[in-house]
Amino acid sequence: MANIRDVADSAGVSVATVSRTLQQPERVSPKTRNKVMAAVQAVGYKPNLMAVKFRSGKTHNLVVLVPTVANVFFARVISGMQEAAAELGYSILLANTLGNSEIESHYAKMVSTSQADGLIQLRAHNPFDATMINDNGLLPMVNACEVIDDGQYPVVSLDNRAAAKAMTEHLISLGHTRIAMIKGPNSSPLTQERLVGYKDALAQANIAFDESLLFPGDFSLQAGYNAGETISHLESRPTAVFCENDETAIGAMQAFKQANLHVPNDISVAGFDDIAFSAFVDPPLTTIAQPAEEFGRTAVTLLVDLLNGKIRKAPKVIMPFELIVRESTGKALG
Amino acid sequence: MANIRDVADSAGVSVATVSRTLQQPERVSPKTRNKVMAAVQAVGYKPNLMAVKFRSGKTHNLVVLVPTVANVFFARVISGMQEAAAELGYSILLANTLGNSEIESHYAKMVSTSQADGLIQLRAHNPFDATMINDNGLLPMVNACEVIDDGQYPVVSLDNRAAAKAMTEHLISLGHTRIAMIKGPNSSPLTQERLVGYKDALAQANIAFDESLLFPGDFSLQAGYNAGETISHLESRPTAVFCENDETAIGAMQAFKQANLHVPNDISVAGFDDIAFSAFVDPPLTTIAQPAEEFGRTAVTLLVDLLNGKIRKAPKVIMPFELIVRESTGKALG
DNA sequence: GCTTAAAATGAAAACGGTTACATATTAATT
DNA sequence: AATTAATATGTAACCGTTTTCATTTTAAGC
Repeated sequence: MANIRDVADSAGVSVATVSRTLQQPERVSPKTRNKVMAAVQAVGYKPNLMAVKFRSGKTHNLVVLVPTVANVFFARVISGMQEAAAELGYSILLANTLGNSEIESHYAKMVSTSQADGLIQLRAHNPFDATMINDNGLLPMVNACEVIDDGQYPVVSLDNRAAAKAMTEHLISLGHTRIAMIKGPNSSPLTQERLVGYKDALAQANIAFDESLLFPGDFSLQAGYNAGETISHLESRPTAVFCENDETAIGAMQAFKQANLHVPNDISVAGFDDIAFSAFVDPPLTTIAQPAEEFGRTAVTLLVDLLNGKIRKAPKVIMPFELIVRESTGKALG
Repeated sequence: MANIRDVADSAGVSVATVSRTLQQPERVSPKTRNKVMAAVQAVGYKPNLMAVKFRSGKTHNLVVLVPTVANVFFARVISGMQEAAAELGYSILLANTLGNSEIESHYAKMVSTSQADGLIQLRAHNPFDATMINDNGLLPMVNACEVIDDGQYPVVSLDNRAAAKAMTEHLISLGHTRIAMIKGPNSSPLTQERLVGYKDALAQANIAFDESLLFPGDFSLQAGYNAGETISHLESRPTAVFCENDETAIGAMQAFKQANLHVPNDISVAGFDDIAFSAFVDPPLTTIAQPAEEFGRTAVTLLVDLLNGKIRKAPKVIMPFELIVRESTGKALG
């Protein structure tokens, strides 16, 4: 494999000149520039990027911790990241962590061991531990989607409270008063925030909050199905169900159908995320759309700014949401 | 940041001894080993892995080219890869290529520029070009899922022909004779193979192949919906539709429902892949299950073997499939 | 044409490890 | 105890770049 010295010899210049030609062409005369470029071609030179990264101390790699790439919403976020990263000259190192702190820790180490410049975490959990602390303070991280908002790191999130409130208001406006909620994991701040928004809307409409209408879940199809089954067999059934994500909603709808309940006539169902499937299930799902790709783009941009020292105080970016009304929600009957 | 020399000084030994203690502890006496370990703790030493990788020439990174992480099937494959890679001490660099040759090329360069040891391609396309050829022959790659079988690279694939034949036989056994097919992109070898399997089954049952029953698609929900709509309005409608993946099938089912066709009474629908959603749509989808995670694990294992020179001739691994009969397919009526 | 500033280039020292080779120490053999 | 082999450690070269600093060349000003 030809190295920079071979190029230098072939071009009859020093290695420094070759390096400059490649990195900052304007600092070298046009004449030698041509000579060097020709030599690069001639010997088939390709810089050893491992050496470059080692020497320059910049890897231009960003680690992204994703709870699960199988989640369609995250998949969209990742697409946005990859786009932005490509534009900015960075590569994305994707880690499918399954929400496992050990796996997160493993990949987080890439930052403290100079294999990556920074990290984006999509879960509300700080993946760095005491052994990974940098001598000059915090390791570069951006927290997106599901965030811990302690002011230490830049954050890009949704106003989950407002979004949940908007959805609940939509259901109330259709005449529903007994509105169940299928939650995400309790450990997730998202779940807490959305619950608050749900309560906000109820309070505003003078509807008493009923704890027995809360059902556990974990954002999966199966959990939605299970909760849906439970709800189907309730003696006094709610007339609407607000699910914390679309997978849950789709699982629940399936359970309702199998119990011979019609959506939305017997029971309205609402989701959250607006994944691609949601428009193609029967009936199409009412949900909250999040700008997933934009989440990813913003997170990457923030992280790169952070790496370049362009950020003083950790910013909080709140992304907009949109209520998408389809056919899974309807007037409360009876 | 403390480096290996700081540790050596602190422990009162040479850098070579420190390096050995960390890499091959058995080659160093227990006494100095303890001294060194203590010093590592004391100065908070973390090896600069970029330097390690540069010097040793082994990055322990594997690039994976995925057409789209949003595809649920690929998401499962990736999970399997990550598992196997972790066990073998490798990291996965995931690239969401959108089937774009330029993006593929960008990431493929990581192999020729010593940023990654090898590559796994999930699409039937060689991402390496002339500029990336290694002086000692082929760059290390494994081709999985959708493969080009030219014998150059190890391959892990499904017997798509047999699987498509099995599904078609299932439909024929239910009495269907007019079986439509919603295809994937024509550029995909998968599509070709599955079409052959479909024809195999028809021929075996003495059913004439009817080109007008072939509909274009691209593995997306929308394409399935569009084809489904077209089929709904056909004057002589087929009684069954075999879709080349589950997304397509789910999209098509939605179109049928909107056209007031009952699945499976009016029309049977079959998919391919067995993604999670397929068990939760209405009706649950008959499909072909592929061992997705196993695909990933096998691909990684093969690539690592290849890197370690344990492979002489490029092997072809054929993974097993399973016909999953659910409720979207039923007896042909009328 | 001479002086001076600016631009282009080169020599060599990093960067932080690994590793071949030389040397010192310890253990084994007689 | 002397000789030899095995084990442990140290010295220094090396990997392929970037980058500082010194030097040379070119351009500018008078």
